[in-house]
Amino acid sequence: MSQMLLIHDQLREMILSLDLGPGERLTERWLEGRFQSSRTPIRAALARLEGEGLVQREGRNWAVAPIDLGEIEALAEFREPLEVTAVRLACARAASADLDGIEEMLNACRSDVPREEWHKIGTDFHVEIARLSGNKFLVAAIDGVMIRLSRARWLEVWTESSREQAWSEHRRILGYIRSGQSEEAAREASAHVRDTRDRLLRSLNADRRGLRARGFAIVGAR
Amino acid sequence: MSQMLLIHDQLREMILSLDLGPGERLTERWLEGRFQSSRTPIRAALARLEGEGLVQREGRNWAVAPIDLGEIEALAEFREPLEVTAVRLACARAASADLDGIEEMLNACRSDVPREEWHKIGTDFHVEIARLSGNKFLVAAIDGVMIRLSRARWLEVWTESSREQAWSEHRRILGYIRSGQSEEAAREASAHVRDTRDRLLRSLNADRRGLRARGFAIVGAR
DNA sequence: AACCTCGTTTTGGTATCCCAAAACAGTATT
DNA sequence: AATACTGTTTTGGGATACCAAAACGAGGTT
Repeated sequence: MSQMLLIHDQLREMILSLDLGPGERLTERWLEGRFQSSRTPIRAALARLEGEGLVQREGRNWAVAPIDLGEIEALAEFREPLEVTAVRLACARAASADLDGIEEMLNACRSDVPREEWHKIGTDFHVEIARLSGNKFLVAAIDGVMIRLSRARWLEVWTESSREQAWSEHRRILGYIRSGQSEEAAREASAHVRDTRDRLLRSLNADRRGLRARGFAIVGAR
Repeated sequence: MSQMLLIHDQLREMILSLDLGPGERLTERWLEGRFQSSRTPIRAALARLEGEGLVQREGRNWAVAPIDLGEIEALAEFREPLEVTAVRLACARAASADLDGIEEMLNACRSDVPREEWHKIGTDFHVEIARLSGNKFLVAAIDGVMIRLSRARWLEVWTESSREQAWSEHRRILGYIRSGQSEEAAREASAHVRDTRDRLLRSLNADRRGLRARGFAIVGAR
C-alpha cells in the first residue's frame, strides 16, 4: 500500500481516537518527523483529511478540526433523510442473509465488550444498512456523516444507558427491515437520528468544561 | 490565489465543458506542460478532482471520468431526498428577498441567451435553494451532485423543449416555496428530480453512438 | 513600561531530482 | 509467423532543495 494511504489512516486514527485533540495545531514538519517520511505524502494525506472534515486550514497552517455543536445539529438535519432513504431502499433490496450479518454484528456487543467495540459497531451498523441500499452515494454520504460524528460519539458510548438506548433503536430498525415494514423502519430511523443528536448534544454540553480543560476546542452555540 | 487552485479550476472547466473528453487519459507530465507548472500543484489538483468524481485512477494513471448511466440513476435516487429536504427547510427559513434573487436568475433565461447560460443557471438554481436551507452539508451534497451531472446536462439544455420543461418545473418549485406550501413544493421537487433523470437518460441513450464516435467514453446499462 | 523596528526563524508552496515498477518495442528463437 | 525475452522508455511515488511570506523576538525609542 502507498505511504500516503498509511499516513492518512494512521493520522485519521489519531484524530478520531482523540489522541490528537480537537483544535490542535499541526505542522507539516512535525508530521514529517512523526511518520518518518517526507512532506509529499503528508500533504496528500492532509488534503484527504480536509475533505473528510477532520482537518482544517487555520490561516496558512493546519489544525485538527474542533468539535462543533452547530455542525452536529446540521449533520443530524442532513442525515435524517439519508438514513430514511437508505432504510426504505434496504427494505426493497436486502437479502435475508445480508440482514443476518448485521444482526450478528449487533449481537457481538454484550456488556463486557470494550467501549471501542461499541463505538465501531455503532458506526458500521449505519454504513452497512446504507450498503444494502445498493446506492454508492448514500453509502459515501452516510459514511462521511459518521466520520464527522465519530469523536462526539465517544461520549455517547461512555454511559451504559446511552449504549442500550441506541442499541434497542438499532434492533428495532433492523427488525422492521427484516419484516419488510418500510414505513415503520423509516419512522424508526428518523427518530433514531433525532435521539442520537439529542444524546450527543446533551453529553457534550454536560462535559464541555472538562473537555475544554483537556485542551479540546469545542465550538458552537449554547 | 495559489497555483494549485488555479490549475484545479481550469482543469475542472476543461472537463466540464467536454474540452477534455470523458474517458480521456491524463498524464501528470502532459499537464505539467499544459499549465506551465511543476507536478506538485498538479498532483494536488488531481487529488481534489478525484474527490469531486471528475477524474479517476485507471490502474496507475489518471483519466477523465467517463459518463456513467448507472451513476446518473444512482445520483437521482440520492438527490431526491436531498432536494426534498432542502425545499422543505427553505420554506421554513427563506426570506422573501432571497426568493426574489432566485426568481431574477430564472428570468435572466430568455430564448435568446446562449446554452451556456441555461446550463449554469440550471445548476445554480438548485444550489441556491439548498443555500436557503441554511444547512452547509445539504449545500455541499447538492453541489456535488450537480457537478457530477453537469456534463450530461449539456444534452438536456440542447433542445428547447427540455429547457422549457425544466424551467417550468423550477418556477413551480419556487412558487410553492414563496407561498409557504412546503408539501406541494416537496412533491414538485421530487417529481423534478425524476423528470430530469428521465430526460438525461433519454438524451444520452439517443446520442450514445454519436458521443462514442467523438471519442467520449459512455458506460453503463442499456 | 509600552511600543515600534528590523533581522532571524519557521512556515507552507513550489520546483526538481531520484527511484521502482509498468508499458513498450525490437530482437532472437522456435 | 508467432512468441518469448530483454533492454529502453515512460509513468507515478517519494525525497529534497529552494523560495517568499508570515511569525517571532531582541533591541532600541519614546
